[in-house]
Amino acid sequence: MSKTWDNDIPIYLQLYQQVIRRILDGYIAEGDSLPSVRNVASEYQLNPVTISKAYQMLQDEQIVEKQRGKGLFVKEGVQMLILERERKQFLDKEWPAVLEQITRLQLSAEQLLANKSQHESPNNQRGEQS
Amino acid sequence: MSKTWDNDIPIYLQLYQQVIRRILDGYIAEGDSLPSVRNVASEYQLNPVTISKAYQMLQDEQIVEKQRGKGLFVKEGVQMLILERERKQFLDKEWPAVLEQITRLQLSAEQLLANKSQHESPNNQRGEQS
DNA sequence: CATAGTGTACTGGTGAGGTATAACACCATT
DNA sequence: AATGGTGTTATACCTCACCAGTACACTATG
Repeated sequence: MSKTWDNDIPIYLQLYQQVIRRILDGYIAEGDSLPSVRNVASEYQLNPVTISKAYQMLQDEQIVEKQRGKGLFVKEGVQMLILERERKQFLDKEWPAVLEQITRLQLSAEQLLANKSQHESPNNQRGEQS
Repeated sequence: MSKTWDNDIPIYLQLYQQVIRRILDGYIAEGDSLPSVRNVASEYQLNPVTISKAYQMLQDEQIVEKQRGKGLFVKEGVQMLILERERKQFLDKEWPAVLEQITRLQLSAEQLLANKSQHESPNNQRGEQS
């Protein structure tokens, strides 16, 4: 998917964000394992250490836990925690900046919502009931 | 006035963006001169070259032109050009990403845009004082 | 000419990000 | 025990963006 990288952002950060997004969107469920460092490395032509750096962040944040010799697994109850955290981050930091830019550019709400193309992502990819 | 810098973005880019914003907001009018590299450098405790790098971008983009020995001057008709350019950039790149994040976080764009009452910025702030 | 004001070219240091390689500790499977 | 799968650590190295310090070319004004 993200075969192409944004040169302005470190790869290990993009990997981290990608996992976060996939958990939020339900593509990776709680209890699932993450693809192994070496798999990702060979798939994207990267150094294993780069992936490990991203995975280390996920462990530091208690999103994922290591089972020795088996791999990394998404912890239970994490999807909601991430959702709350990302919401706070977004509302406190990103949205105010966006709003400032919107008023600076004199854009209207109608204009912005007009062609709101729907990439409705599946928040429950596994038919389980929330 | 000590300005605080975002450590994640190069200073010269922040300077560049600041000039852009000030032109858009009307704090710098067309025909005005930019503060000299050394002035900005001493005000913000930076190296003149850093400011020069930002100013170089503005010249490359035809926003500003150099008059030898005098300084840099904002070109005529530039405010509207920048407005159009920034609008296009925002609508094509930034807003779709924001929208995607909003739906991912299960927030309502309509609701977010509804309470955008408090951030009106002055779009023509020339030096009229009483 | 002298002086002070413009912007900027050159050189070099520092540190982040990424690569390359190897080795380690642990577990599962055979 | 042997093998091969996890993630991790350590070391060294490379590249490049960022930025500082100096020096230069130019112009305006005495």
